[in-house]
Amino acid sequence: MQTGTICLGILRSGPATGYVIKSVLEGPLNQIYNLSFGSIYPALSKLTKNKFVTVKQHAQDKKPDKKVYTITKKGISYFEDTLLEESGKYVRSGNYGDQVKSEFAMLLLFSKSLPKQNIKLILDERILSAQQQLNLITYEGPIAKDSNLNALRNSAQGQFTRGLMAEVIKTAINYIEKNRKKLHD
Amino acid sequence: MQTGTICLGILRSGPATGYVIKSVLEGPLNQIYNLSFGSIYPALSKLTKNKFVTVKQHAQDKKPDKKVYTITKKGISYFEDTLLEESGKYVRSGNYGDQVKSEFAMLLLFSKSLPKQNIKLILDERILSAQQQLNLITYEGPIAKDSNLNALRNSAQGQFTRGLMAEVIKTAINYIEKNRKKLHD
DNA sequence: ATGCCTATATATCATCTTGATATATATCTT
DNA sequence: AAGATATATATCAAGATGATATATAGGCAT
Repeated sequence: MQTGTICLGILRSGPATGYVIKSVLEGPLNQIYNLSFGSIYPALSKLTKNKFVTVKQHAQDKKPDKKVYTITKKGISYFEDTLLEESGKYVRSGNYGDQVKSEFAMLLLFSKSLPKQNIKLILDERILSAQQQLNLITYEGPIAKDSNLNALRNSAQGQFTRGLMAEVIKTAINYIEKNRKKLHD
Repeated sequence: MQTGTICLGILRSGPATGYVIKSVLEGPLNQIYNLSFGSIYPALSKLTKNKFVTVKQHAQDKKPDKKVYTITKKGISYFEDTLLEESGKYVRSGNYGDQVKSEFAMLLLFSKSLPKQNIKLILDERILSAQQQLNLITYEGPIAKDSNLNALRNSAQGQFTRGLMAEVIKTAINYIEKNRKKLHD
């Protein structure tokens, strides 16, 4: 899925800055889809050029302008057409899968040569980190500052997706706790 | 983790071609770490230049030479030092997390505007695909052709990692089956 | 109070990665 | 006999990452 499509999908729930889009991806959508600023900002510029979004610059004394993006009717049409088209690809082929790079899993896979004490620390740290991710995903307070993107998170779709991720993370924590002795005892 | 480090970690279990390294990532390590040929081949060239691996070219009539890479002592030292160093980073900071881009999850998150019939097909297809991934991960037969990389897969570390992934996938399938009606009924 | 960290906010860029394409043959499958 | 799949490497445009730079406000610790 193109970065622009992801941005449009998030903007459909309300105007936002690039910074807030990143916050949504790092908060309630944690472990679902990562994007860096180096992808988000150019994508928003391109969407603006193509009139899929409009920009309102809020001048801030001596700080860089805050750029609030709003999706246009043209943007909504484009987003819905693209999504429908791509959902067809998902159904028909096996190519459009998820991309995963788990450095944690590779570290464990290669951990034969690591001191047992290191492995213990890594697993402890991982469980803590997973519990923090769980908090981010299940957090129900406001997203960022003055953001109306709560709608996306609280929709049936948002709850389904976040619930799925939460279950997956809980399973991973339980598995690690139950089986960790095989790696360092 | 650098692509070269991943390759060294896999080569530590036995000599392999770039093609076989990719096969391991797509088979027993499915959904753990994705890499394209465009990353693997340049990484192997760089490892060769740095003498972390040696190459034996098997001339094949009219086909491109098969290049079998073997890790050197220098490569093993470098790999173990790097892993130890990076494991420290994992323990001390929260930066070195896993990278995930789940187009499936984003599609569901944005699926409000999709026809219910499409959503049903997507979920059916996803469950099938997840079951195939489970087969790849839990498969116990030989990897690729004449490969001795079974050792990596069958080690305690390989079994732990694959078991973790298998549990996670099973949880996802169960969750989708239990909750899918919320998305298309 | 002074320093330090975190949050808000955008921009840039070298380096790496992807996904597609090209090439070539053998071996299954229909 | 045709077509798909597996084996095997290489290349490259387009896009993504991760680090860095810039700027200020607010909290909190010494």
